[in-house]
Formats: sequence, structure tokens, C-alpha cells
Amino acid sequence: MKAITKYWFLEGFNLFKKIGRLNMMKICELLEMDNIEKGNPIALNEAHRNSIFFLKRGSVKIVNTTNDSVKYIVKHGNIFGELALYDQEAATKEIAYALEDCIICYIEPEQMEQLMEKHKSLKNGVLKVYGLRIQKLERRLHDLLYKDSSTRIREFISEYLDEFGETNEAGKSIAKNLLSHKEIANLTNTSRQTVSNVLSTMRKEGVIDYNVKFFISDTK
Amino acid sequence: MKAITKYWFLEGFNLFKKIGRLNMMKICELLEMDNIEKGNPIALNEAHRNSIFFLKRGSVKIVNTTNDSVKYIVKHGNIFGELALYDQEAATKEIAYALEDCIICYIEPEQMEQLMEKHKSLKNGVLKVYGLRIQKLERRLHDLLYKDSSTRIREFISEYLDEFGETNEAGKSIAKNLLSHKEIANLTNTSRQTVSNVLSTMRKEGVIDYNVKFFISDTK
DNA sequence: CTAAAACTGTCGCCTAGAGGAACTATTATA
DNA sequence: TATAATAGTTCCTCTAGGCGACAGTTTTAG
Repeated sequence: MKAITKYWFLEGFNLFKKIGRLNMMKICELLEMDNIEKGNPIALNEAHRNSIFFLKRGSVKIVNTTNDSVKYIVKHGNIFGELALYDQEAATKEIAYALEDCIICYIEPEQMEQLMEKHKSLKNGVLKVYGLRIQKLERRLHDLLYKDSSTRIREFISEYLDEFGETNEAGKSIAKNLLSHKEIANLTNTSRQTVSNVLSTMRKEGVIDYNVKFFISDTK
Repeated sequence: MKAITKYWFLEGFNLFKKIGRLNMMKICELLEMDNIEKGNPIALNEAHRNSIFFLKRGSVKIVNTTNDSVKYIVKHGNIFGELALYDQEAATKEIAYALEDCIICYIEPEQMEQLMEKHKSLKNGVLKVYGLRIQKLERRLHDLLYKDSSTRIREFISEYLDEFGETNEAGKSIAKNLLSHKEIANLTNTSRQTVSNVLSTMRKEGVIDYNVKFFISDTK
């Protein structure tokens, strides 16, 4: 029964979708799960420093421990901490915080590797995650070089709304405002003040609206 | 005999080191090889657009086709074009040019995937290559944000000498000068003029010396 | 329920370094 | 060997946007 509950969780992870129900059940027995309250760090305790995480519910920010800047955000349904698979060193340089109440599953790298040996599709999935990570980094580098800060922020907001927004009855896209200006600045490689500026001009222009709780855009 | 010749080639690739002599021989039969003269593009012909390459001898620059800027350089003994494994699209956006006369082996992605199925260590190797790529990109992004252009250029030169330099009798490290200032500018995300400036001040300071053919640094 | 801490909004100053112009040196091409 | 093309050098101008400052606002904590 417990396994079935867990099964339900993982349904969301495309990584696991392909590998079939039975295998899924077996895997589930290996996975521990946890609730994390908004604002709290994930896996601060040494024991799970290098775990790989599956984020079932909520969202998470990955923070660079050396300078406290946000590297990226992870939406529910995705994997994070996969760095631990190839480089334990690098993995300790980032820490995750819950941006909302979260449900996570975690697994140790050794177990993960065993699993990957057994399930080809899992290994392919991880390869894909790595590939996506490379694409994202290249995009970020490119944007930094060829787009001005205002554009970067605007694009970030629009993509944020695409990712986190839900269209309401009135046809507006509404997304929880989970990030401070400082964090948006980190993610777009700009300064806090510039984010503030661009955001308010966007509001003046009527492109978006926002308050402490939400971002709202007219057209999806 | 032909196979043995090829075997000799691949010896240099750590990727292949682990998988054993016999397997190696089998793999070799699948691989085509080629000589590329300095300055020429690699795999311009459509047929091999998406191949994965092993660089036995020489070095290669990977150029972004959209804006003609150098993305990175590949030293002999390394793999490139591995992008094709996860994203054929992305792979067509870069093209490689020989910085010196090169010997390359190439393999189609499908074959590569078959090989990876058979040889676990090969798959792990590729995973590692991906991991390194991520590290490099993160480093580059970090440098761009937190180091000024002069520092970036200086560090690049010193690393270039580490990578390509060979210590001579006099205890100096000498590296072939394979890159134009414009290309160094691309790689350090600076401008042609700044590279020129920094280089000549480095010369004035006595940190390095250089001419059309070589870079020279006193201490290794 | 109040004090402190952490966020937001705005303004204006200041600097790193891109990018143009102009010229020389070097290397390919005819 | 002349001519064109490319690479390297120097100098100067101009601007994007980081950063400090400070006032207003919201959140957290005790």
C-alpha cells in the first residue's frame, strides 16, 4: 500500500514513465520521501548531502553556497541534485531551498547508479537531463553576451509565467510570485535595481501586472 | 593490420581505455578515419553533419555558425560533436575547423548509441564528458560575471600554455600560437582590441613572450 | 504589537570596456 | 613584386548598467 502511494507520486516524472509499473514498484521501495516547508533547506543534514532528488510537489531554488546567488529553479515534476552522479565535489557547492511547501523523494547516488544499470531508459533519461542542463547554460551565456539586461528580465518574466502560470476564467495567466527581485536579478544576471526598474516599466506599459503574491499577464 | 593501426590511434582516448582490447578492436571496425588539413572544416558534407568525432592528432576549434564566434577548442585526445547524441538540432549550429593538420575518427550517433548499450564504460565516459561540459560552461559564466576582461584573458593564456605548452631545455613553456586575437577575444568574451592590449602589457611585464608562431612563458 | 530585518522603488553617479578610426606589420594572392 | 587582405596596435569616445543611498513597505521574530 505504501508502495502504491509512492507509485502515485512518481507518476509525474517522465524519467520513470517509461520503465514500467513493476520496475517502478521495486524502485519505489528504495526511495525515501519527505515534506519540506517553505523556506527550509533540503538535505542540509550531512547524511543526504549527495542525494539525488525528485520533486513531486512545490518548487525549489538551487543556491550557490559560495556567493549565495540563485543558480536555477526547479519546478515540481523534475529531478535535481543529479550533479552528485558525476561530481560529488560540485554537488556540495549548491544547496536547495523550498520556495513553497514541497514533497520530495531522495535516493543515494550509489543506488541510482545501480538502478541505471538495470534500467536503460533511466540512464537515457539522466543523459537527457544533462543535455538539457548544457542547453540551458549555453542559452544563459548567449543571452548574457547578446541581450541587454532589460530584455533578459522581460524574457525571464514571460517564461516564468509560461512555466508557473495558470490561466484563469478571465483568460489571464497568473503565477505565484515566488522570487524576490534579488533572486530574479541572480537568475537574469542583472542587478536588483534594474529588475525593479524593468518590472515597474513593464507594469506601466501594461505588459504585466503584479503584486506581492502574484504575477499576472493578459495573454497567455 | 588495419584494425591494429586504428587501435593505436584510439589508445589516447581515455574513453576507450577501460573497455578492453578485444572490444576496442570490434569498435575500430566501425570507425572511419580522415586527415584534415589546417584551416579546413570538418564534416562539412551533409553526410557526416551529425557524427561524433574523436580527435587523434592536432587541434580543432568549434565555431558557432550563427555568429561565427569560437565556442571552444578541442585538444587531441578528446571527443567532440557529442552534442549530436542528445540534440541533432543543436549539433548543426556548430562547425569544427582544424587549427592544425588533424587526424580524426568519426562515428554516427546511431552506431554510438549501439556501442554504448554494449559497453557500459563507454556510456559512463560520455556521461562524464557531459559533466565536464557543464562544469566548463558554469566556470565560463562565473568568470564572465565576476572577473574583469583583463583577468579572463590572462587566465586564458596561462591555461592555454598549460594545455598546449611543452617545456623546452631552457625550462620555458612553449605553445604553438594557434589562435588569432579575435579568436581569443571570442573565447574570453572580450574584444579584439582588449586582447591585444592585455597581451602586450603582459609582454611588457615579462610575464609571457610571444610571436606569430609561439607563446612562451618562463615558469611552467 | 512593536522592533528589526528583509524586501521594493527611485535617483543619479561612475566606470569598465566595447567598438570606431587610423595606422602599421604581416601574410596570402595574383 | 605589387596588391589585397588580414592581423596587431594605439587611442579615444560613449554608454549600459552596476552600485550606493535612502525612503517606503512588507515580513518575521520575540
